[in-house]
Amino acid sequence: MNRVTYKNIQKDVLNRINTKEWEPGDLIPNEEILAHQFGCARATVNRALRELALAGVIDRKRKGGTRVSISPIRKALFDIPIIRKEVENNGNLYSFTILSTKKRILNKIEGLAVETVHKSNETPYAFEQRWVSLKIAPGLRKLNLNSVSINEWLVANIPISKGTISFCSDTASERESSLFNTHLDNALLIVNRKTFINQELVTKVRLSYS
Amino acid sequence: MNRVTYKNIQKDVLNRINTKEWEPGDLIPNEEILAHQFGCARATVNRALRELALAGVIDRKRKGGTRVSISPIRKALFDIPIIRKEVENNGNLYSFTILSTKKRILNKIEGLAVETVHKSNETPYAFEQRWVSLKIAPGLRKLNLNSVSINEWLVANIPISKGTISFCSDTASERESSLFNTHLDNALLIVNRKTFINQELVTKVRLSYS
DNA sequence: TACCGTATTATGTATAGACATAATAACTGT
DNA sequence: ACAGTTATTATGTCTATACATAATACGGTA
Repeated sequence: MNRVTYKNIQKDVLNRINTKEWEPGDLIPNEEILAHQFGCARATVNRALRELALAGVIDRKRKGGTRVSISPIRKALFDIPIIRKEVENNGNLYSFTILSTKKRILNKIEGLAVETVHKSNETPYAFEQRWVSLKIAPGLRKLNLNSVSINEWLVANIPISKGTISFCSDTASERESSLFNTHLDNALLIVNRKTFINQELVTKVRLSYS
Repeated sequence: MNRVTYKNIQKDVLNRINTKEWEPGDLIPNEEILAHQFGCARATVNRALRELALAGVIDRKRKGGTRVSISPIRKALFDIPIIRKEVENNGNLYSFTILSTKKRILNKIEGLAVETVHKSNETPYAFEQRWVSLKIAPGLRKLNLNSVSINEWLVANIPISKGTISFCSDTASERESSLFNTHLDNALLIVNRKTFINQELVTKVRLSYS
């Protein structure tokens, strides 16, 4: 009935962190010791702590042990929207045009820099400037970029990743104002997104919406 | 050396989905059968599939089995920014004022509706309208809201969750323009965020930045 | 037919033990 | 004192087994 579960262990650990029994940077007891304290198997402690590490609450290193994260940041899983679906959900016809594609080195890694205009009923909807690593996504080399958009390819082939996201609103550049056919000082919504797999940058996108 | 690992199983499963061997909606073999096919223990298959389910690639149900997700959406873990840190990172002094706090029922769940103005060097930086579930976050009842902002409390106490996010830019309402001391037609950046724990809404926020 | 309890099934979790691996510490000979 | 090797340590993963639990299918009875 009142068995020790990995969820209970997580609660207990979070509680100790919240009550400052374990402060940011502190080394916490190793799995074996905790398993003994909780009266359960090491595998149970391992699962509890592994998930907390994924959540960014603690940092773990082999031989180095487990420490409370210095800057506990809450993380959340977000769906990455596919522009085609956004457009189609509004009952409009989606299409896109690739303006340019060229190889570009970023942080010493070979990648593809692609500029795309996404359209809703033939009128420009969003302007995308993207860099994708060819190292992590080698399948892209063979891909016919004219048939599937890069984001859709990534969505279908890379299931989960870590990322950063930021957004701001800014006025249109000359290029953007001519693309969207608006005034130079028109406000655009700009989204910057980077996604990583194992600390390595997979893709970096700048999206602007008129 | 060439042992079967849970990561290899994930790759294999993703591959079968990508090659349409298993299409969206399809039921895939159960863990026992897969374990036998891969020549490994069921626990290994379980870990591989459990993580893929978290990534949204497959849906799992007890007795119902495992199916390929109907709408494969890529998910990514994002850090939820703390406004105080944003301000402090820019070398400014952070402060906030709570404009109002009242209980409000949302979807039959009791919660707290709080309106806050975040300030950078005493000038309004962001306007936050938030609802937090008191069911999921009962510790909030006792919290002295004047000392810690709600988001920071959540970050410290709720480690990981699922969410949706959307952003748009819009012109300031009368209220907002008086808060930010700008013109009525000034463009604001608006962020809408909902976060869930086990399908249940924890918090819903609307943030506007001038 | 409608309802209710029971059997079945696939996933979910826990355990004890084993070996793998990364990171560090301790030791070695030069 | 230094570089290179080896030992140690904590986490990472896998196995075989057991039992828990949610969802469904299958009954029988009214």
